[in-house]
Amino acid sequence: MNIGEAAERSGVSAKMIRYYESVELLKPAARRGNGYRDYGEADVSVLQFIRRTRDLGFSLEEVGALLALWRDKRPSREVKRLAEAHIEDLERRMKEMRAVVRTLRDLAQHCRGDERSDCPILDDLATPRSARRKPHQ
Amino acid sequence: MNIGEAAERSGVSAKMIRYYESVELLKPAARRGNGYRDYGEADVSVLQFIRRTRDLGFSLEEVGALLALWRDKRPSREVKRLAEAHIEDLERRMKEMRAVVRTLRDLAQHCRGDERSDCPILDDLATPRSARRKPHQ
DNA sequence: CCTGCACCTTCCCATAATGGGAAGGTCAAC
DNA sequence: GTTGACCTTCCCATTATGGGAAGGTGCAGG
Repeated sequence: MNIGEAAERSGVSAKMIRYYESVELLKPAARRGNGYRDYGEADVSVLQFIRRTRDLGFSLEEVGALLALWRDKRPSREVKRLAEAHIEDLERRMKEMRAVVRTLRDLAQHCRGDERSDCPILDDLATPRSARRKPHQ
Repeated sequence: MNIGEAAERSGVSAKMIRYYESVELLKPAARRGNGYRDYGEADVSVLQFIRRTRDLGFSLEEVGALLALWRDKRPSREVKRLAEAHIEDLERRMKEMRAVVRTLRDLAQHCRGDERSDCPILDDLATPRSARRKPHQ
């Protein structure tokens, strides 16, 4: 099948399929007489694999590693370790985001949100509250 | 003061200070006889403002908007709205990440994580469980 | 047979924010 | 006067993706 159909069936854009090939995440596709790339069912599976791991937030480098594990039938320990490392990474980032949300809520709480211009959010941003002493000297 | 000191005092690298100037987030710095940029206390405050808003995850474009609100003494309503929109954005992203974590945990649970190569994670990635019917035909 | 349209090819450019590094000017201390 | 720590500008790389140009291909309808 042509790249367009492979793209539609896998959910990976044709542009990205070519890109993945160029960075050697995929082996060079078979070519037909006219130079068009030619894909089969197995290729669509690989593309779906890539799409799904990308959706789960793995970087292309990590996707490459997972793909290698898949192809080489390596011990499942490695796969599980990668998945768990990724979970930990996500949890660490969520923790940071929660802290940011707390800070923003805190700042927003002290801002009237009306027509007047005095909003402590902005002054706090230039000089964090914790670092300020005797604001009016 | 030179750019190096302004960088150290604000926590924004010299490289980034020049970049912010180049994209017009900052007004062109004053120059001394030798061509060196020259900064004062007010500039350091602005840089700290930028650093802090960046730390809170605002894009440079949003930082520019907040900076304009700060400088122009605009109604605090606008500031509060920006902060709240950002909170909602963070919460939406955290929700997505939580869903991904759930999926990964689910996948990892069915993987023995030992020396053997059969790990359903990888097969699920190529053909999501929900889309699979009668695996062995 | 020609035309149009949809598809394919490669190549270049842009994005967001940051860092690395080269080539060259400046300043201060010794 | 040399050394070393600054500063300047300019170019390049990163990550993953899309946009678009210029040109070839394939098929359907007139």
